[in-house]
Amino acid sequence: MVVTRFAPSPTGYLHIGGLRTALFSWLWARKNKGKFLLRIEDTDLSRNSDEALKAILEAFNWVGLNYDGDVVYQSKRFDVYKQYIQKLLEEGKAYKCYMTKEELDTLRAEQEAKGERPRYDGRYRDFTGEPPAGVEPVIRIKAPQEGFIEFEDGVKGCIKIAASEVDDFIIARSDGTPTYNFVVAIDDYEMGLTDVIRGDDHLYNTPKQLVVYEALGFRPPKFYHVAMINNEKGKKLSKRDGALDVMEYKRMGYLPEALLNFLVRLGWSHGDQEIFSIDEMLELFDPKDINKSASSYNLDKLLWLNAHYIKNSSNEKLVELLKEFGVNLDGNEKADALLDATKQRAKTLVDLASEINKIVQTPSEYDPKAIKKAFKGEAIKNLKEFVAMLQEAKPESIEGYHEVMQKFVEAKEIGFGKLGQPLRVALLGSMSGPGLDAVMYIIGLDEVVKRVANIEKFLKDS
RNA sequence: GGCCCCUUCAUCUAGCGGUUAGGAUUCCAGGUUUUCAUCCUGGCCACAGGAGUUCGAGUCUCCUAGGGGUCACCA
Repeated sequence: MVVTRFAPSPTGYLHIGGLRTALFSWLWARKNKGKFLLRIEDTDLSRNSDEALKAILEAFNWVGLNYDGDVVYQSKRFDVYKQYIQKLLEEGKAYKCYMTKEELDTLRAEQEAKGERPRYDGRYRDFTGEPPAGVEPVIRIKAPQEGFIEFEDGVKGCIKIAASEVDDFIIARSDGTPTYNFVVAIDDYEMGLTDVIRGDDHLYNTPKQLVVYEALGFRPPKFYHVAMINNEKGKKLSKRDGALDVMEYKRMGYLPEALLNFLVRLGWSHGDQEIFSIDEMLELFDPKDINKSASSYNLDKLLWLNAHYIKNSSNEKLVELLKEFGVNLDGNEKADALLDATKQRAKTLVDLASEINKIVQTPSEYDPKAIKKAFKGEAIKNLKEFVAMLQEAKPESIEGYHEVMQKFVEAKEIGFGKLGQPLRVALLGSMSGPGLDAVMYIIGLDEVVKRVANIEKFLKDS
């Protein structure tokens, strides 16, 4: 049984780095019919926020990551941690340290002045004397003093860190609350974690957690440390270049499947394949294939994927999604034609909504360049004759409109552009857009007549 | 600074001792289209540098450089 987890601290929203490790963990658990657990690391009582958890769950819900069982809150497990601390104290594997914060600071300053690595000097490790008065002690765990702490990382391979790099770190603050590396080890054990997939900013926490595993006689899980995602310049991701709230991507018109597809390919691949459905990810994902090196966030590729998924979405689905973007096509009998004509050209749902509006709404202004280019010579006369022909024919399908256009240019012995350009400007206000046969079918004959009349008036007035 | 990790086109990546170093995004050109977009075809572009090992190295070893992470009574 594979058990994985996502364990954020509730200090902010979920960003794409977190979402990627969550995705990897989720995929690995689901692929193996195992469990994906959610734990909130809120041992620092001063920095908690309910909002953050809500934001994370909202994001999970949007992209479709589901977790098993109840959310575990570390802040509700202090009793458990206390018992373990007591146990370690009794067994002599942890000890009280009466050094004050101030003393620690001066020690560190001295060490740094000497060019040494700041490090607790172990002065209370074997202390048996009379403790100084008025000092609430912290509890420190006894870390090995010589040799190496080694573990096999599923991504990076064998990691070997000298014991001298790991000091007797604090497992309980002077107010009695337990600290991060201690509770993580306990929870990962008690929750039955088999595989811990997390960002490689945690790589250096692993030896500390292994010290806890060792002291408690727990068997550690398999660790996978995945490299960071950098921005497009290869620097640390910040809010301006992608470390946004995942929900911000929803607002920008991205589809969750596009975002997930984008993220799964950051640091992981399967041959030359670029497009992965969730089912394919589940079939193919394996954390052993995760890359060692950091990857840069590439907006163009996300956009390309998003366009791909929009193009391949059913119209029914798009109708639902578009509601969030101010376009309601419910009950619109031209909805299919409208979406067929526009979904090929949108990179985001925001684009799609504006493409639709551009067709549906009567143009209120015209691109001056387009006017100048399209309305030369016989253009307006042709347009009026064409409209007359339409009124005669009363087409009722895209093909019908197309036939009329065809007949018109043949009869007049002109190129398609001679009709298309002015007609396009009249109908859409600019030189670009979907096929005019589809546009005319969507807006209907009356609206075509109206828009042609509008531009005729506009030209006369100017 | 100490320690640890990383390094193939601009970007995401394939490669697991013998390849014209492949794919994708971007960009460019051509085709398709009434236009733009889509789509199709083609093109540009990479093994950080240096020593080894080897008949042969992007692939193994070492060094250098560059990048990142981490050094809390934060998580």
